Amino acid sequence: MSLNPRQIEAVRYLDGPLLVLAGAGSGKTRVITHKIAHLVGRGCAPKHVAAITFTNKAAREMQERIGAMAPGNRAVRELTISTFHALGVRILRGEAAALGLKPRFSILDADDAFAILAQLIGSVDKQTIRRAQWQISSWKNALLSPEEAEKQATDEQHATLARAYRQYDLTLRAYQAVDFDDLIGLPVQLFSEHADALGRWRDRLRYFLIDEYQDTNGAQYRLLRLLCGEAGRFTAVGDDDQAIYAWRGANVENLNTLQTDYPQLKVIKLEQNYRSTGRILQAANTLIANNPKLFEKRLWSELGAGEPVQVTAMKDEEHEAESVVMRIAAHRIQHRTAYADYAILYRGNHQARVFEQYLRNQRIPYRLSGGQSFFERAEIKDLTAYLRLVANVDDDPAFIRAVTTPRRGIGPQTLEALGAYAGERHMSMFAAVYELGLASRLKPQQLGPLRTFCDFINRIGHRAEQGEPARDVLDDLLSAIDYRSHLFDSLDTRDAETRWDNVQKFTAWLADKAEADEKTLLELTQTVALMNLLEGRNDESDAVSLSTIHAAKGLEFPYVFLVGVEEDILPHRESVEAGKIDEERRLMYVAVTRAQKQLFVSHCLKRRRGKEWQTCEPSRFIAELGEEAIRSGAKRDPDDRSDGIASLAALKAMLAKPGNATG
DNA sequence: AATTAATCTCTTTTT
DNA sequence: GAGATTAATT
Repeated sequence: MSLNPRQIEAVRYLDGPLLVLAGAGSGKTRVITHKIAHLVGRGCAPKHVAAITFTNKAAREMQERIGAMAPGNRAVRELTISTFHALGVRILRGEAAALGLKPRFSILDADDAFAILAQLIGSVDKQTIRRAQWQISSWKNALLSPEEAEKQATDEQHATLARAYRQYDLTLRAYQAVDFDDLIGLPVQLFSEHADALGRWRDRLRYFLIDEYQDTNGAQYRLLRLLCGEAGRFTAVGDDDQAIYAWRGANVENLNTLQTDYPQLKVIKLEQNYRSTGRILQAANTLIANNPKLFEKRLWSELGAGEPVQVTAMKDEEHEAESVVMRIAAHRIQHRTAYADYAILYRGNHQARVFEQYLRNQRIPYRLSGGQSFFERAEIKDLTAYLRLVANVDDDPAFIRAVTTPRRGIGPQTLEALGAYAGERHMSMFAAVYELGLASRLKPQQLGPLRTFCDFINRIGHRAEQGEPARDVLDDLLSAIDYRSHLFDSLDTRDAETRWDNVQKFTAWLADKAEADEKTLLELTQTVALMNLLEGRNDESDAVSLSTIHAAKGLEFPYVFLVGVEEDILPHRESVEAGKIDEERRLMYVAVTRAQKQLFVSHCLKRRRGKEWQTCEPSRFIAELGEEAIRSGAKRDPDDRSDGIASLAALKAMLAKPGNATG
């Protein structure tokens, strides 16, 4: 497919900073990939071009698309196509010394950070710790140091949190570890303080393309500004109407800031939509017109008017689920479509349950978005704890996890004594094990296993350093700790088997990756915390998608069922109370614009809340879709769930025919 | 009083 | 279906 004039303009414009306002489905990824090709074609070396995304998935997809554009071109590998965080890791790895960090620092995930804070605060109340964690993250996103946060504190509670922030950062530094926010914040700090480092990176990365620009937070924007320099060698692509991540620090204002900081900024709008039919876009436009606008934008399409948006009132959640599932089953047969052509979108994860139930009943295959990531599974975290420790023996959280899993006669008593000793001397637990003074605090039967363990880790580390193949080192590590037996001893057979399976998948993946990227195991360990293994999980199987609206951003489906569109859900009650209707409306907008051919909106009249039934109001957003684009099913008898099918009985009969509902 | 069983309530999520 | 809170049971 060729580019339209606006897209061509965006691709070719290189005279200065450029902001591309790319409406939903307007081909923004195409612009980015073509622009990369254009830059290289114009003589810019691939190693000087950087495309920045928010998720690994987006980075991978971009890589694939560029690879497809220039098959067999080795130079593609020299491009920097990575997430903000992965870029941060690369910068920090190279410049760690300037920040008093060793190059093999560890990256802590949210759980590690939570555990550290819990210990620091000494509280057991999860809510409190989560709030503290959230606050610290916001401070880091705003590039506020603990000292500055403490100075700005207006009340005692804030001051306490700021002190916790300081303690937390000190702890991280002691562990030679950073958290996710540091991956952005520390490079900013580095570049602000060390002009030479900044110069090196500016020389290295000379043009930036930023995807989903509306999702950047303060720190990310600062990092970009530093790297892009005064001249503004970048193309930022984004859509203010699709900003749905303010709650985790994203700042749509960054779109405005861009205009202030770069007065020479050129703005190009992409308004032709290649995804949806006219009525869907009309509904989306009408809806979003209710929001205050940063930039005026109106999507249009050449795909014809299409079917009206169908709005249906349902009796309750079960009816909604049954109706949606039935309609999908019937629609698929009538239109000879695939299950993968359908998506059910909802506001909150818990809403998926009823639909899962009915889909299973009907033996309809489905794919559930989200869920816990591969790396959050206990068995994977066990293994990465070992790897982290091997790469950085000062990583106390990794030490504690590894030394206690599998159990090897080292329990809380021993660890407490060890931790106290290490704390007094400002050293890591691992280092403390080899201190002579420790012997007086521990019994020989406590010290023995510790020494054995640390010797073991050192040996593995030595081998990994020598560049032994990752596969060999991993296999030996696993058999030495007898992890398989650990799983089978502590779990029932079925569970143990799947977990062992996961471990093997993980090691195989690591080994492959090490080989493909020509990296040692230790180098790989550096970035493992940022990756998710879903990379390889290109589910080819035909299945209905179940997804939160958030997780569906960037995706598209021929037929979309948007469910539970009620007040207190979408918009969510807490957002209404906080006066954050605009973001909820954008969320609705994102949901509507996922649909290519037809959109089905439904809301329940009643919902079970514990014992009693609660009546539900249809969402204000339904009315905001406008009259014209909608066909309402509300007039019908609410007991009739057939919705366009002659009767429920006929539908069931149709589905009962053999060979239709395959599982 | 402490432990277990029943009960209810769920923002959104990546790195 | 988890995780927290409350009721029930020992």
